[in-house]
Amino acid sequence: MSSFSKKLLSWYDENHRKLPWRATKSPYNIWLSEIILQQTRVEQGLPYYRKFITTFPTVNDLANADEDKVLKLWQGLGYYSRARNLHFTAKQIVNDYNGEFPNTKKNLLKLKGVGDYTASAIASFCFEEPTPVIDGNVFRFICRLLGITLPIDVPETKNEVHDFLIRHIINGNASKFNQAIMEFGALQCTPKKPKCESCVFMQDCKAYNKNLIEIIPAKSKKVKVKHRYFNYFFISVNCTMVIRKRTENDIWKNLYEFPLIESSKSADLSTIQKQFKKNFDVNEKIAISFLTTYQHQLTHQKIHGSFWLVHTKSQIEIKNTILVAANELNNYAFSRLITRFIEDFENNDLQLQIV
DNA sequence: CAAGCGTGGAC
DNA sequence: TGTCCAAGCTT
Repeated sequence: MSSFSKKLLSWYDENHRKLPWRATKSPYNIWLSEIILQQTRVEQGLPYYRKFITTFPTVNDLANADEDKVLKLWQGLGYYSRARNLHFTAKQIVNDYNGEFPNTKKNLLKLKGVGDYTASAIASFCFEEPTPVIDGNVFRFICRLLGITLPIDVPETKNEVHDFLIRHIINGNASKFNQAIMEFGALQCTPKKPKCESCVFMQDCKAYNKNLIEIIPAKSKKVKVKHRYFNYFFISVNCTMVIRKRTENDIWKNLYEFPLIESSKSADLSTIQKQFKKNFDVNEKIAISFLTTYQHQLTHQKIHGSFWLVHTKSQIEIKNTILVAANELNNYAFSRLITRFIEDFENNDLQLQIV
């Protein structure tokens, strides 16, 4: 074993967190945890992992559930394609794989939602396949250790990191090596204020010795935020509400929301009145009043959500919408933007208007 | 390959 | 308040 690997495992033995998916080698549990943890912090994903394992103890239970139920359980975690792919793959495992997960990285890669990182994670954690995991933590740690100043999203960087890991991964104990190297990035070699003064690799770390810690890992792309204006219509009659499912290939696909008109800029009441009649093909006269706004900051876009109250005594027919009892909204998965509105609405005595 | 996909915590 | 970004994947 190399001196790097020895130091790493010794650090891991003393410092690692006890996490539920580290107490199992079940491919189903590991797979579930890995999907949940994609681009997600442990503290944020942990309660979701517990919920899913409790609700769906086996891949069979997950496969037999409705997608709506899976999305509802996923609500609030973000990147909802993970939940859709999770459910799709569960059904595939049951139907095409006789309920058994593939046991090689090569075959794991065929599963929807399983990419290079996740395939390596499952193959090594469950089956000790000596294939390195390269996630954000590993990139950061190894790029700093080796002093790689190239952006992390160019192929050359990944190749260098991969070559290093291949030389050091421990045959027969790849699971621990991989867990350790990620945990080191997560706890010691953190994105901001890494704990260099107590680092066992201080002497070896090129970034530390050349004072490059702040600029490694480098990134080439900068995020440009697109602004969007969502006008939601809150339509309630006799304790029922009008909602619809977002089926288009866009943000929050397959989640529910109130009927929506998107505009290129913030819209005023008269514009909203006109657009409402036009878009929803409503003939009768409709009174609309402004309720509130919420802004929702995402990685690549900012949603300006305006909520409008539609005054009506009879039910309005809008295509592609469904009528839901107010006390059953909880059965549907909503985006964070909508849940925020519903929470505030219920807390503000405004529910009196839901006649 | 570049762009698109969420949310909440840290600073 | 705004910016960064975390156990990435798909198209």
